[in-house]
Amino acid sequence: MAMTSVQTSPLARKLSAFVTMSDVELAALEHLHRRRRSFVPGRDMVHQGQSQQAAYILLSGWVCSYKIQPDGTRQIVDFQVPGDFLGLRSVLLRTSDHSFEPIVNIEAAEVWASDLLEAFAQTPRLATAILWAASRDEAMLVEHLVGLGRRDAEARLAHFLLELGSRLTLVGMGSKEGYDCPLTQYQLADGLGLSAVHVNRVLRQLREDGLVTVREGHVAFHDYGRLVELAGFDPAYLDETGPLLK
Amino acid sequence: MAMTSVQTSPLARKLSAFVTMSDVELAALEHLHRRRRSFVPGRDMVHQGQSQQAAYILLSGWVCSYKIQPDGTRQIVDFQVPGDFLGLRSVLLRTSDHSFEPIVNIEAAEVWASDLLEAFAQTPRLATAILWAASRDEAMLVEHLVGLGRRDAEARLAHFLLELGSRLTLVGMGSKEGYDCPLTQYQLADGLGLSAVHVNRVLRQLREDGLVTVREGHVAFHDYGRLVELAGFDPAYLDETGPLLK
DNA sequence: CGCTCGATTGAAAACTGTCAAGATACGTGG
DNA sequence: CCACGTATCTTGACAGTTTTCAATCGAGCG
Repeated sequence: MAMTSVQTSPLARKLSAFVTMSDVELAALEHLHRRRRSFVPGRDMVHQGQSQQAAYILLSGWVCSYKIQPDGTRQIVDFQVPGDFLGLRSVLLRTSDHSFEPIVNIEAAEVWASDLLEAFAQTPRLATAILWAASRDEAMLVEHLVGLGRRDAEARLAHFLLELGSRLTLVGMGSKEGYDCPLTQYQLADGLGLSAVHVNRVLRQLREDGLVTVREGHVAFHDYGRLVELAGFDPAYLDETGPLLK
Repeated sequence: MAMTSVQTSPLARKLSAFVTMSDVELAALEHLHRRRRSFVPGRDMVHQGQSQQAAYILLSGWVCSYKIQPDGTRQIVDFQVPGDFLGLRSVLLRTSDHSFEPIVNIEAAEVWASDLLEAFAQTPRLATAILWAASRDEAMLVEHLVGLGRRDAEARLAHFLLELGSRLTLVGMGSKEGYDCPLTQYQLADGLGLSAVHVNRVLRQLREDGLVTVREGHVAFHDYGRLVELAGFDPAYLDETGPLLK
């Protein structure tokens, strides 16, 4: 995945889908990408409770953020895909309450608090765009919470697969046909508040109903409309119009 | 940490517990309280999807924020108690994805985007303090999500009652003995992702185990320590040290 | 008084988790 | 090249949790 011109970072692509970005703002955004880092699965990028020095912009690969409970069970709070920020809030406010773990090999841009403050001072519209993206992330968090509280396993899984599809489509990595997805059923289970065994059963159900197939790292939608209906998927929370940039 | 000159609002009290607030900052904060409003239960303050013109600082009474699903079920995302902000993000970013409904008669201060921007410009430390409080709110949201995903009904209810107690204690409305709480079992159910019937059963269980009694608008802790253990309640996410105020 | 709302309880049904056992794929060491 | 171990996926049977349905009870209110 070569990064040749200014417009190609996933984050730039995502932000451009919602707010108009001038060349100056795009250049400032690319400048934030200057410190490249690699991480491998199996070791946390940021550990729970550890106060964080840097945020990251995910360029390629998948990450999950999670919390471990006293009894050892794990709840994945969110998955990050290319174009997503990691630890944005914590780097600005010096708080951290969960861990980040790479799911596959990842490439990321390290961003320091001083980088952000500088970029925000020089290009306020970029600041607004990034904060707006953070607000959208929180809307997804709320939707995730609603799913855990009020959707049964089938609708929850369907909703999750649809939302992930929308997010990936925004950065050119998915469509209404499907997308590549490296998540194991154990990781799905930890994200959806289910057991891995039940995730497997529900996936089979969805497949046998001709709705969606999840297999060998690929999600294939077979009947997008019917899946949307089953999930009660209303993408309004993803489609918010951008902030008023004065 | 006593406040002498300036009238103390619940929000001032809460912020003062975490960051040092000068008289100037306290005065600016109180100035944000100048537009008093009242609301009554039964009608939303802000309706789902409606773009919002104002935020509110809750002065007295309880509010819940919730989302209604296509199938009609409701998930309460959070409860607000005195000293909490309502719609802070939406007023700054013109987005809104859920509804706010008063649970009892409430008093609130209406805050316009221009008020906030003005206050932030004049007293940056106040801005940081408020944004830090918002970050703490999001940590609670995450903890709520973890509870829905990975705690059974008993631990979930116990955790909820404990967290609420901590929040109320911060504004002088609760202690380790208990607190007044106007929530019905139906509202608890919608917040905890349970049925009202099951909430009732679990409350009985907790009461018969000598842990906590919830009755007639009052929560009484009988064995705080054992309840903490049952809930797996680790208040670290509430006790974050304040932001570094440079 | 009749009405609604909230709390309460019982019984049955539905959903989801746990346990156990295979199956498949992959990488590593022999 | 094969044997083996590990990780993931898969399935069945059973247990446990939670929901749903139904009914009762008490308090507040027009």
